[in-house]
Amino acid sequence: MTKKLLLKDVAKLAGVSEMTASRALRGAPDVSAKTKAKIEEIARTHGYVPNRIAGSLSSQSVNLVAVVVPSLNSFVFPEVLSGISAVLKDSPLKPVVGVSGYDLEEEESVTREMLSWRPSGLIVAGLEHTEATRRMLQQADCPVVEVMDVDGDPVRHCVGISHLQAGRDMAEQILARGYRKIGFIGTKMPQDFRARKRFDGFTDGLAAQGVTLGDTEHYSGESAIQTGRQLTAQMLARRPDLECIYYSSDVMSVGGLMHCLAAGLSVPGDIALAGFNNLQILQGLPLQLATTDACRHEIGERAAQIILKSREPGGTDGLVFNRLAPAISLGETL
Amino acid sequence: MTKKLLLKDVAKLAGVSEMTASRALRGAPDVSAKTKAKIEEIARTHGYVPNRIAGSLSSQSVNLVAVVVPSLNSFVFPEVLSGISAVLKDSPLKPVVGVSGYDLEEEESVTREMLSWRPSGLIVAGLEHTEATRRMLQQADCPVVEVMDVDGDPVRHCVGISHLQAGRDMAEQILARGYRKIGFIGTKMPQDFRARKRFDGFTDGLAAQGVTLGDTEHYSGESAIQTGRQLTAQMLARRPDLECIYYSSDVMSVGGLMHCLAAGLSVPGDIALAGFNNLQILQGLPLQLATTDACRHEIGERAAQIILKSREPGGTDGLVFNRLAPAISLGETL
DNA sequence: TCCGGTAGCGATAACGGTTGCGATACCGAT
DNA sequence: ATCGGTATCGCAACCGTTATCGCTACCGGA
Repeated sequence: MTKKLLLKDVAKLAGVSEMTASRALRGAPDVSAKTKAKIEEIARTHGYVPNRIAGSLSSQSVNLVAVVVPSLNSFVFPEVLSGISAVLKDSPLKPVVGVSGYDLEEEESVTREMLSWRPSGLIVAGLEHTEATRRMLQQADCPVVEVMDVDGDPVRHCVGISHLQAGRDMAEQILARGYRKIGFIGTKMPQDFRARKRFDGFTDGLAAQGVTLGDTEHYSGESAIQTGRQLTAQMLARRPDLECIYYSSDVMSVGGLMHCLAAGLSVPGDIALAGFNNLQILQGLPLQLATTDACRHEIGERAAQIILKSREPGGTDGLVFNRLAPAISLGETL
Repeated sequence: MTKKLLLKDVAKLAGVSEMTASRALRGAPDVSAKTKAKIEEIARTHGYVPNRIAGSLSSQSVNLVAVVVPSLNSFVFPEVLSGISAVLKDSPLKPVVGVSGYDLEEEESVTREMLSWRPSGLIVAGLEHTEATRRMLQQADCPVVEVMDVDGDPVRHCVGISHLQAGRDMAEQILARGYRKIGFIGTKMPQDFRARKRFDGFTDGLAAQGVTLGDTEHYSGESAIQTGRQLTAQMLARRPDLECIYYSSDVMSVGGLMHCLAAGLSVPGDIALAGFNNLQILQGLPLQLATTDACRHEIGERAAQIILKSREPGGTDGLVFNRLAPAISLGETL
């Protein structure tokens, strides 16, 4: 850990000015191939790492895209991220993630933190924010995309699916298959607005055909297979007559399936199951669980594309509102 | 999106100097409560977001901890992250993640990118790096912690478990239970050094008692339940006489279990299964799968603590080398 | 030979804050 | 009234890099 190496040191060693060194290392024009090679050689052997703080301050540009998501454990946001990364792959932009923990206050502070780095773009999950957050999103001098959800009032750009509709559609499918005694298991609502919307859409869809939920269970904390299994067991103990359970997440419906396996219940003969997200963990299970694809990867891709496009010279046109169509896959459990 | 608001604007509006405004907003001393309140009020109503680029350049301090991990999809690193976050929670430091995609070249560039922001600390997964990366880690003027693994030659601090030992231990447990015809299913080795070490330790442990692997299967790409299921099916078709399969990840062993369920095989009667990581998805399955806990959360915590400690005035003492003891849980599948 | 054009390079001034100190105001004690 | 001390605030320098513009060679064409 020698004393820190600055651009001026590299320049001195190469016998050129700071400017030339700077240009050479950035691949900017106006440097002869020979000097460039020499400077690069020196920088490499001495282990020079440019100070991007200074660079960004000077150039007034930060090649980062801030991404604010509620959680990284939930299996769902990493896939949105991978969509973002894929699109940003061959651009100078890099994603930086912040985690809000399904907490709007925390989201506000994370967003403020992110924006204080003056990123080239901001992608944030959800349409529900504190007033202060909304103000920040409005005033941010970079493109802002709210993702995942379209049921609400986006501040700027928006890419997502309608969770209300997803809930309604699933209700329709379930009713169409003749189930009438239906249960719901989902997260404590204030935490997860999109789960809440699916729930509302679902009860709506049932109500449209005169059906009401037979039983409902809310849990707090992250979704887990274990939780799904336990709550399913409890619900079926309470209401052995239920014919179908809709879960707010695939993670939970997998737990439900596990309970049925363990309890020797036939699916969907004794009890039908449906979840949401179309997570990868559904692949390889004994039964293909019914679910709705949440278009996670595509949402990430589109959001990143919006950011990229708005950096192009002519790309400053209107706001994007992108409502994707989630596909239900019935699997073998309905 | 009005024209950008600078500190000087806030100061002007409050009728004070830039300096006073800066101090007020940072909570620094030497500002009267009244002026501070006024400045904060103005900043809030006008939606001022400080420019941390400028602030960091000036103060020569960046309250970020860079974390470089191979992947976020693999279920394992998010938990390391949560350990890090938990410890950093009530400190000014914030974690920033970079993803290397199990690729040392990519890791090098991500690390360079991270270090170019002059973070307060760097946490990187694994002990294997390119020469250039090692040089960067050595020269970085911030604490550096290599995590997950202790089998190798750390550049600076190190917190992890011995994957060699984990493999050996599992071999012992399996042999102790009388299994002799043993298969292994794991990732393509060059990608994942720790999986490789577990494999080596495992074969070592078998060899110590004169046993050699009955069959081996390597896959590329991310681990998935589906993959585990398919490869298990293939392996058991090839070698119906196998008594036990060791997987390089729980995700894969879950797939194995799913195959057995579907094929009507009794576990561990017909075939015993063991994985690695002690992932949360093991909870709630029909059977408790055998596994080794990788201490992911604790590794994250300890790494973060090292970073924190080295920021304290007197905390500049020696290098930390922290070898955690992973616990095997036999579950019901051995 | 002279001139205009261009490639290659360097000096200087930002970029938007913060550190370090000096300045001012205000207080009670003498 | 004077003084020392403290609380509050401002000025100027600086953080490390890049944008801007100017300067010098050097080249080919007239």
